[in-house]
Amino acid sequence: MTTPGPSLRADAARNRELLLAAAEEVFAEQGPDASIADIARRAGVAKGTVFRHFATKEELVAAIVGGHFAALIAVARGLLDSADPGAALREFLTVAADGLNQDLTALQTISEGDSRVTELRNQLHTSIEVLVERAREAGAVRPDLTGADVFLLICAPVHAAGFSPTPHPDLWRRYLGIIVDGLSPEGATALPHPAPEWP
Amino acid sequence: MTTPGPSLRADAARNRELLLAAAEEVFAEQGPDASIADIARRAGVAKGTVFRHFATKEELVAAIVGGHFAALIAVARGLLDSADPGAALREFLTVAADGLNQDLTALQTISEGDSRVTELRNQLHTSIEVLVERAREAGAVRPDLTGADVFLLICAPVHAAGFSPTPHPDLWRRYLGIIVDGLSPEGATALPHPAPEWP
Amino acid sequence: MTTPGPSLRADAARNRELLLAAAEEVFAEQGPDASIADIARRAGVAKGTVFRHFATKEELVAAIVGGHFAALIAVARGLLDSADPGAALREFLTVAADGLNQDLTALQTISEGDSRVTELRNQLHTSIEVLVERAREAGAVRPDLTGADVFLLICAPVHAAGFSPTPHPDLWRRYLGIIVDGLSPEGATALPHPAPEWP
Amino acid sequence: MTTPGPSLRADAARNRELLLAAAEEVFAEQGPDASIADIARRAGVAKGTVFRHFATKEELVAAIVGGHFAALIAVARGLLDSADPGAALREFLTVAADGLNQDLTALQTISEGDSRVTELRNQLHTSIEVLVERAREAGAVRPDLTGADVFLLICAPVHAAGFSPTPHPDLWRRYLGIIVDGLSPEGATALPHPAPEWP
DNA sequence: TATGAATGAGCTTTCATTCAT
DNA sequence: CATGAATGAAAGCTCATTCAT
Repeated sequence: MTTPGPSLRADAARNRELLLAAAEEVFAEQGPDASIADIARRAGVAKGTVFRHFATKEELVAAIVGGHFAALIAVARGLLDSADPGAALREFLTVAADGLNQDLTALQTISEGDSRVTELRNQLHTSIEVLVERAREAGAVRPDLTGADVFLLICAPVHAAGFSPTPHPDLWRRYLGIIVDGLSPEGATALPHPAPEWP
Repeated sequence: MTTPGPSLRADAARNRELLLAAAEEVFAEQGPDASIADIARRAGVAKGTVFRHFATKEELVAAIVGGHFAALIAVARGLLDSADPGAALREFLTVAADGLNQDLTALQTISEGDSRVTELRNQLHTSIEVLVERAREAGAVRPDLTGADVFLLICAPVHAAGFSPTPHPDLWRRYLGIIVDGLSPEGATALPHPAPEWP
Repeated sequence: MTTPGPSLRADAARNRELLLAAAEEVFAEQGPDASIADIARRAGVAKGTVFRHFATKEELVAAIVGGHFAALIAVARGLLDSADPGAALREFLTVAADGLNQDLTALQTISEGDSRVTELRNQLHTSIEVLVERAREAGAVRPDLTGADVFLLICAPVHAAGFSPTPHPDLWRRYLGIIVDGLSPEGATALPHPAPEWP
Repeated sequence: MTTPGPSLRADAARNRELLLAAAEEVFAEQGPDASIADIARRAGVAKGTVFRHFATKEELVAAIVGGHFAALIAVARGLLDSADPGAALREFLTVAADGLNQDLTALQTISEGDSRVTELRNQLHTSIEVLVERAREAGAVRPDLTGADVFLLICAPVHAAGFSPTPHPDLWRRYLGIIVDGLSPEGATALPHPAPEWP
């Protein structure tokens, strides 16, 4: 009563974080069909507790995807004033892939209907667009590159590395290197398809 | 048993193809969790018939993935004697992506344990390795590129295009273009991670 | 092939009847919240079999309620040409209550949204209306009685008897007797509320 | 414990009443499966508080049913000395139905095992028995009518009215009118089943 | 004492798989 | 051989109840 105790709330908040972390791990290991039971077990809580924090499985997935998007937005914004726009874009793609696990793509599909996720996705796209614009103006990337392209390519390195029969946690850096080279204006060939429009 | 005529066999073979085609379609539309019931319905047969041809769902998935691998092996082998090894590699990646639907990656994960799929995967890797070697020797691709790299990058364009909020069936060509540019020796930067070893 | 085998269908049809009977029993004993598992156990089938026959619990309930309504419609129609319209109405109420178990009322609420049940309910109401009209014209019932009244009173005797601390399967006949006396034109007092309109 | 002041007790008592009122409302709206969470929300307290006042859901239901029984006992006793025993019985049934919402019957089933409810039910039965006896002696009701009959018929009007597809809060008065006419000695036919014995 | 987070048993429903016909 | 009815092991989710704060 006297002290507006954050203690209970703190416990709940801690469980929420535990759950998000556990869910991310389990989804990464088992794919988007991992069961809530497994996630609860990993987090060390009961099944019911998952649903106290996330009313549906979809909501849990949306929280994960939204969290990633929010983090990426912060990264992109932090790089807006960089002196070297080309390096900034490369840094963005590196940091983005570094915080990813392979599933984000599949999870994204699940949370497609979530309006909060859509909103964040659009914000992220906008932030990336600015980053790309700067790099384009500086001649650091191919002139036909758009923000949508970069958005769609974020997961590609992690995804490609994920198929390796001999997995290595940093292998994605190799494929990011190849893609980044492909973004360079030097030796860029005409692309056979226009960039996607953003809705 | 009594009448081992070829007619029955022909029927069975036709059903098998019907089922594979139906499964590919349904998996493409609904993802790897599409139900056997849906696949049977699409193929116009009863659920039991699916299991007569493929003892488990995993076996059905393995047949699909194996089919893709076999097709890609044929493509790669057909391009071995090409006069322009660089063009041959690009052609391979284009034909490969063209025959793909986004799910192959997810399906591949499911059929990871299947020995026949593993065998085909290794054969495909070997064929690609030759293709890459030729292109490397011709100076058509970056010198640090391996067959494993190309194998892992096959699905990347389709995968990236699949995230587009405004999907277009040929958008993958754009991202294949970027990746192909990234494979070029011109302006290639050192890659921060070694290529994966093949087991 | 040659004989359009009703054998398999016969088995399924038998299971359907077994399930309806079991459901009726279990609902009567435990109320409308009886679990599908209990119903399946009573019918001697697996849980999944219930859902093969009735896609949802609501559909199962609707089948039960609809079955009762259909039976009552048949009874009402069979009594339309009776020489003694007053006796016909009494007979209808008796036969109706005889085929009832206490739950119909609660089950009816569950299946309120089912269009087939609504259709049957309306047909039943119409049939009863005719029955009541004849009886009214013959001076066998109070002149202010409507078909809707009789419809709403069908379950009353069974419901009242169901509260008895010393239950007897035929006790409802006592309360049907009282209600039937209340429907008589002799000594009927003015009713304080108009009959409900049928939608 | 330390301060056994009346303030806390008053608060607790008020919460108890709030909860009973909220529960009655919610049960009336949603049926006997309404959740404790809904009831707590309606009462404006936390879920835990419900269980502080009523150890189980069954106990809460028993309190509601018991409350109704107690109120009816008071009504019956208040009518014992009426100059017109027939009018008194009619008045009892009217007041009883007026204080009812449709659920009492379902709730009663739930609280069947509660000894306090059983005790009150028996007291109510006794009070009604006296009321009926007086009316019978005065020739105001059919000679075969018992207190048990009247007890069992209390809910019938509300129950019948509850099925109406076009609900009206006073429709029960119509069916109480019909039943009251059925209790009249005038034109009473022999009942086909004896009255239930009270245990 | 009130709170509401946590629990876990239980519910409806789905689906790969089996098997009688 | 094909069929599709039956199976039963999960899955997602709800809710009465407990208990730390």
